[in-house]
Amino acid sequence: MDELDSAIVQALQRDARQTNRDLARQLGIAPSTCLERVRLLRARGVIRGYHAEIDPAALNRKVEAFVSIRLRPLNRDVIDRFKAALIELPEVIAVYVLAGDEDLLAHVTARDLDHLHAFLIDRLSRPREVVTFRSQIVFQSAQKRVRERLPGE
Amino acid sequence: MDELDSAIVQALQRDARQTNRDLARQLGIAPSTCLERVRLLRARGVIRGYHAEIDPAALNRKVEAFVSIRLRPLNRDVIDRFKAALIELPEVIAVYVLAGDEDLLAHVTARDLDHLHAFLIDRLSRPREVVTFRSQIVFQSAQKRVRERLPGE
DNA sequence: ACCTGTGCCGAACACTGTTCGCCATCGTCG
DNA sequence: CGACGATGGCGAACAGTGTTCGGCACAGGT
Repeated sequence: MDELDSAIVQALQRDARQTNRDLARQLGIAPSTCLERVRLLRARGVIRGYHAEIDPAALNRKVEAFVSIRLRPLNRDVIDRFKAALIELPEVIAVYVLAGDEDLLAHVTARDLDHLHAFLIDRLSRPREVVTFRSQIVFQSAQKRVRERLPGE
Repeated sequence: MDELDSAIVQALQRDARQTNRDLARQLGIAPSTCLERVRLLRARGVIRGYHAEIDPAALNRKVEAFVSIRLRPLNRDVIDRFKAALIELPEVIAVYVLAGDEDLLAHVTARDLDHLHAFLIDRLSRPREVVTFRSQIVFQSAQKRVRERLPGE
């Protein structure tokens, strides 16, 4: 994982569909070299995949929220089961198991407020393991597409 | 945005680097047709870009956390400025402006716990606008790479 | 000085992206 | 009801691309 690898990783985070030749040109190396590097990065698991980023509105998702959930009893089985069940729901785009007063955090997108409300009532009010949940609507957001490498030592 | 477009969008979320011909074959249409569809989806802004997914460990990020922040005075200027400042920091991968008791939610990744601690103290304890912040370490996470289209009406 | 391994390069070839003209389909309007 | 324009899909063709492979330079070890 030298400087060249980092540069490749950064470039592919910005645009995963650029041609191997463009990538090579931009880094000042031969296409064959570049290809081999990229293949190794994939094989090593550094590059996990390539994904298209889609406008949420085009997927009919205009409302975004974070839902903090408190589970009881808090054992491994309940956590794993509930996490797996949540991530399967179409409205849920991410689930985090946390340290702190709340146990789970679900990142949710819904069609509108009514849909979000229905989701909360149907999916979180019913299960007995959920003792409390708290929803925070997202007004604005800013995401980073390309993450640099943090200085190691 | 018909069924075919949805299928294209889904396939490209799964793997953004598959060849246009494979994509076309998989959908049962001609490569030229497929290409035109994809171009229109990009032009319409449905497809926003293609990004490589990178293993956080390879970027030296072993600790992940959500930090809830309370700002005062809570006016547009303070929010915009602070949000913009946060997203510029290398440790911050996303910032959300929320409705609820907390105003901002920052998604953070750090090298280790010490690094996270330093980040919190240096970046959040100092500014006067921050009246409170609360950190929640992430133990586990599950993300969805491909989001389906929610039924519209 | 001599290996040996590693990583990069450039040529070669099959395959791909991309363009373009043609055709079928469908809705519109005379 | 028929003519017609618009729309969208198709397949052939060509430039450009991914991918392989043999060779080469350089470094470290013996």
